[in-house]
Amino acid sequence: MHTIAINGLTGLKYLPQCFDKTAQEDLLADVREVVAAAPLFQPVMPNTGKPFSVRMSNCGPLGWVSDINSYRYQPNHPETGLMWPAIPARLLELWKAVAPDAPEPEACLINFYEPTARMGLHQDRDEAMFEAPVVSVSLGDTATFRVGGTNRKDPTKSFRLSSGDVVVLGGDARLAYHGIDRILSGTSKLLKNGGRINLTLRRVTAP
DNA sequence: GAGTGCCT
DNA sequence: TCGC
Repeated sequence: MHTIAINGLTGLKYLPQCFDKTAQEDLLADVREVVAAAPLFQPVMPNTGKPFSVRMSNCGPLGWVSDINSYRYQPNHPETGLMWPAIPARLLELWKAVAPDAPEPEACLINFYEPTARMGLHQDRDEAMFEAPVVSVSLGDTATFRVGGTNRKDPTKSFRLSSGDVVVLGGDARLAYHGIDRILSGTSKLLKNGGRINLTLRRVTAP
């Protein structure tokens, strides 16, 4: 586990190849099961209705959604109305390993990136408590990840996240701006049709 | 009031 | 929460 040195942050952790090939395949099977029950949907931006380039789903008691009205967490899928499936056990184990002092995660956002998908620089700040970290797992094609500081104008650095890598935004880095500049298509064979899956675990409410 | 989009 |  490395601390990523940027803007003096000490809580930005990078765990390269936290999941080996077999574990990545197991995780992928978990994700497929979740998405079978809670299909990927195309979120849109509040107010403008502009679509995101990623498609999303969730598992856990709460899921992050965005529609014409707002960004928010809710217990059910926006299209099927069903509750989100449970967070797979191996993701809960990851959380216990990297965030032993934090309460259980309530949300696992699944972002699916086509090769052309992007995610602009943003903060994860729709949660009601920031004491718990945000834990992110990459699967599939390598992505160029950009991370800055707590202020939008802070300098940023970019580095690559490949399949099986884990990033933790905790402590002073919990509200660090971050985003995905681009997907490096064809860099992984994990997903038959290419693309990248990002799993983001979060605690949403105070325990 | 828009917003993790914006432009290559 | 804030470049718009």
